[in-house]
Order: sequence, then structure tokens, then C-alpha cells
Amino acid sequence: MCGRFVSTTPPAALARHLRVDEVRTEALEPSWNVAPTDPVYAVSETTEGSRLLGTYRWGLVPPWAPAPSIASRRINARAETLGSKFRGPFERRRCLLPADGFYEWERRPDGTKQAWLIRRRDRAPMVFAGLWDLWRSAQADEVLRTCAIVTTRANLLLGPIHDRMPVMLAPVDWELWLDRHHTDTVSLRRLLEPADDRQLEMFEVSSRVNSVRNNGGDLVTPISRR
DNA sequence: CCAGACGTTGTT
DNA sequence: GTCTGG
DNA sequence: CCAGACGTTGTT
DNA sequence: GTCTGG
Repeated sequence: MCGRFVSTTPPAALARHLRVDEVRTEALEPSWNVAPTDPVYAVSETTEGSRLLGTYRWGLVPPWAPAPSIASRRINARAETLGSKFRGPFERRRCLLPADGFYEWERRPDGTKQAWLIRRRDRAPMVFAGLWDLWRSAQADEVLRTCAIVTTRANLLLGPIHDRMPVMLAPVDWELWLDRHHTDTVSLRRLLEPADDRQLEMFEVSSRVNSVRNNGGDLVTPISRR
């Protein structure tokens, strides 16, 4: 799964990396501990085909939700069940979420848990497959643009610590994933495979990342096993 | 994902 | 145990 | 027809 | 809103 990640790359650099046409967001504070309900960068396409970088709130709140409190339970969307869950967003509102790394927690046999950071060996941003939607309050005085990260089974690197991981899309697949006119879920589903583990590295980090109140570059410092 | 709350009335 | 907030 | 869910992970 | 279960 993916319930916490790193976002420190500024929007201009993300726009370049993701070949965005227009930046429609202010810079967010760099964060080494992005948590559900936080604002995050995501790239989506307009119906006219322009690729935009914007700010979304993490945790997909569907239009029918009475309140946005549902967000914290919809931070991920399983690739395997996208046909029935998140169907609307899967067919028409897909996005890309850049991240400089993400955390997974390993459950050890003794009941303790260990936080790990996973990032690209080349330190470039990784690009998660995402879904988004719009929510309006009953009085329509509040509008939320929210998103979820698509997950799949773990690859060989993550397998020993966890059985799920976010879907990372290669540049060659970005266009199809973003294409709002492409609603053929069969071909979209083919993109939702575990990433090649050779491009990734993974190491243990401090349990300080456990609390969303902690932040800073020290959260991604490797620690050694005792 | 993890952390932290989880309850109401009335009185200060 | 389960839900909410971050 | 109406009621109730609508989500994932992990643990048992 | 829309789907599933009863």
C-alpha cells in the first residue's frame, strides 16, 4: 500500500519532468512526510487535451459522500478491483502523482513495525497512477478536488516487507493514462503492473516518520539494523 | 499509513 | 475494536 | 421494491 | 449517484 510519501521537488521541475503544458498551482511546502488529507501535486488532462499540474487533496471523496471525512479511508485504489470500485474516476478522471519516494511499514514477527523508504536509484521523481474526483458540500460553498493512489501487488524488492505497492507509470504510459477520451479499461489495466525493481532502492528509516507531526530531510536518512 | 480518540451534562 | 484526522 | 454500501491493509 | 443484496 502507500499511505505516506515524500514530495520535495518544486512545481517547475515537476512540470518539466512530466511534460506539463500549464502549471495551475502555487508551490507547496516541501514535505518528507506527506499524509492523507494533505495537499499534493497531481497532473491531469483537460477535456481539450491540455496537461495541467494542479493541487489535489489526498483521499478521494466521491460526489455522493455526505462529508469529506470519508477521505482517509480512500487513499488507495486497488488495481485489481477498479472495474467495480472507483469506476467513474477509473474511466474518466485519471491523474499522475509525482513523488520523490514513499514509505512502507514492515510488520515484524515480534509485532513491531519498521518504516522503510523506497525511492528511485536515480533520485528522479517517481510517477504514481492516480484517480481524482470533485466533491461539493450541500450548500456548494465548499469544493474539494481529491485523489487516490492506485496500488498493485509488490515486486521482488518490496515483497519481503510488504505485499502491496503503488503503481508507478513509465513515461511511455503517461499519455494513455491521462487521456480522458480513452475509456477502454482493458488497455488501461495493462499499465497497472508492479514497477521494475531494478530502478528502485529501499532502506530502513526512523520511526519518527510514523507521526504526521514530524517532518524534515532527516526522515529519509538510512538507519542501520541493530 | 499511524496516532489518537472513543462521552455528556453541568459547573467553574 | 473502529473510526477520524493528519 | 428498499436498504445499505460505497475502501484498503493487516491480522486472526 | 449507482450498485448489490435481500
